[in-house]
Amino acid sequence: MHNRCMIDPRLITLRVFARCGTVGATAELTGFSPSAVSAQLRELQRVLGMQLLTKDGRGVRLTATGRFLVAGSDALIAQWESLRAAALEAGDQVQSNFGLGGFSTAAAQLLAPLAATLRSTRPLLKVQVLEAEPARCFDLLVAERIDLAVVVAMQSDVHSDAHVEDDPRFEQTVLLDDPLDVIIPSDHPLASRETVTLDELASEPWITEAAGSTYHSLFTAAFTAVGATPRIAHEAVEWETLIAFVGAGLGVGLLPRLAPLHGAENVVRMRITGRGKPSRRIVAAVRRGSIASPLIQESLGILQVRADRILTARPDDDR
Amino acid sequence: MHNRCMIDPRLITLRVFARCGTVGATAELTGFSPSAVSAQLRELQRVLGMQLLTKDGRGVRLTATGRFLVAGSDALIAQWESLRAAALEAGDQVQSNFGLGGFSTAAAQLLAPLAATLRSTRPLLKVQVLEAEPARCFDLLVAERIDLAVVVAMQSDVHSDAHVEDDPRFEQTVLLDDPLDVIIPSDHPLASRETVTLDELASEPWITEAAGSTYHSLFTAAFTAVGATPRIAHEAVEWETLIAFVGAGLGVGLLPRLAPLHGAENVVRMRITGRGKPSRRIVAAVRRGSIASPLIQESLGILQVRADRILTARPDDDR
DNA sequence: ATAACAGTGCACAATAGGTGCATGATCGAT
DNA sequence: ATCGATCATGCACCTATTGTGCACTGTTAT
Repeated sequence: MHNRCMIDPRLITLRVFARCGTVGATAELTGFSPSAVSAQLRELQRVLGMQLLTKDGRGVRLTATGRFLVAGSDALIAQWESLRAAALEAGDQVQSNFGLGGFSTAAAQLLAPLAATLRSTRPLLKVQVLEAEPARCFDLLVAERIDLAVVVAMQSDVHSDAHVEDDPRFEQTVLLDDPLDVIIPSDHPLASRETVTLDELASEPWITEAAGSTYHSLFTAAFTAVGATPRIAHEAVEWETLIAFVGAGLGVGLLPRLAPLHGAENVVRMRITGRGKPSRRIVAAVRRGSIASPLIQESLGILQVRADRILTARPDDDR
Repeated sequence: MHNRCMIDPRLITLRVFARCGTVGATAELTGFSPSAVSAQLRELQRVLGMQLLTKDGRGVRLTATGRFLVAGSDALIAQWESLRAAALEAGDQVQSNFGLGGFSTAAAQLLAPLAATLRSTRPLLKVQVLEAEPARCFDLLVAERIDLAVVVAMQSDVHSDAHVEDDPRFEQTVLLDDPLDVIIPSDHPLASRETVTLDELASEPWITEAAGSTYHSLFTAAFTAVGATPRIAHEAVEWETLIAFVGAGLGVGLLPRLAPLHGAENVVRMRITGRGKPSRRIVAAVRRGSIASPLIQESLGILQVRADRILTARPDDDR
């Protein structure tokens, strides 16, 4: 992953800094120490003869020049990625390092099989998989730590101030729409049903993720679509916890189709039909320009096949 | 000069190699040792996962992929230069290192004053001047050893297979047309004249530079324009030598207006009028994209002023 | 006031990257 | 064929860039 980029790593660091705003966070994201980041940025300014940073309180801030440079660097990076992809394609050759990133379920269900496939078909390719939250995945892409990320598409909701879909730094392709199923206790009156609608569930006590998380906004969006206001009884972070809560009869919850139940007791998984059928859109994101790379193309193909298989494995899926 | 470029220096090395074809020459031009160049190129291939070179006899040759990459890198470099220039301009800041290159007379008459001016107006700017032949100047630009070169424009003659004027790697601006004067012995019948035409000189024994040199082709071009075939009696390399030859009565020669006689004995310098008036076009060349840089702009301005002053210093100039 | 936090300078350490020389391989000349 | 010249490359060694860990300063929040 590191240094296969022809762009000066210090400029990459600057870009990461532009994204997260503090030296410490930049250090964490790039894998350097804060001192190293500080030194890199100082050296960058010296070499370029530009003042890129100013002190701002106890932190530092980009100057106008710095912002300008970062903004312009998008196109530069994209052009390099494009060139590299074209050269690889033209020469029918393959890159030697490949970094993958994705959030938990994606990592397990999509990235792991992809990595396995690549490992067998391209023995000399070094694949590295990183599990990380969607937002962090984009950061890791910018930081050149990974080359491809599987994330849930931001619904360009109230929260996301910037539209990630047309970010000039990334290109995204839809892999699948992962429907959200409902998990209810086995002894619940609705447990024997084949499918259920959101309206029927509106009055149930709900278990969700903490407010502000990606899934929480998905959750509220689904219910506002049908005009209901569900009662949130409990909050969980891990799927495991949510399933356990439901199993204990504390309420019902939404679980992505991709997330496995693996033998959880006292709960049933049920399809949701009708209006406001919730789903999360899972997309693959790469740095702009790199999408033409043969390895990226092959990976996207493998992911697509895998995604389709996951969906068609449940023949009664009504998405 | 070194490493103010955000593009990986190994890619720069590859570009230089693409230009000169051998590791040794690349080493000489970049200032590295041959081992270093070899190691750099090997590392580049490893990092990119591309085979860029193949053995070819006792040397190495670019593969198709390598040529592709080099060709595409032109645009990448240009974009970086452009971005840097724009950022410098936007932030009203100046770069800290500046490399100048030019051939002998240009270096003395144009670059030296420019360097002096910059040194006084920008005390903290490190200026480095390299004297080098025009062809080498372009190489040095590619190698990022210099940022601005003053060269005689290739007349896109028979010799130059590739048109340098529209090379995607460079941008050129005309500084001045340096007329060629004739140097004749003081005791020559024509020595008392104010001006002379090429026709009148056609039958003289001529002293030129070695065949194949830039000036030699200029020389022949001038005479073919008037339909004459001058007799070449002697060849010199340095202007000093040519002047000495003429002073010794061995023949007559052409000397650029820019080249000073400084007190040479037994010779007179004389304007040439009429058809086929020979001159060499002197241009400033920079890497494409960098022309918008404020420092480049200022330098071009200074050079232009200096060039105009040189021409107008001889008020009877009839160019 | 005090604690927590952000960034930076410094001594030290690791390591990337350079040089110089020796080696192997190829071509052109005798 | 043989020899020398030319090129590239591998290796041992070295240097100097670059990263780490820690201490220190300045700033904000409690």
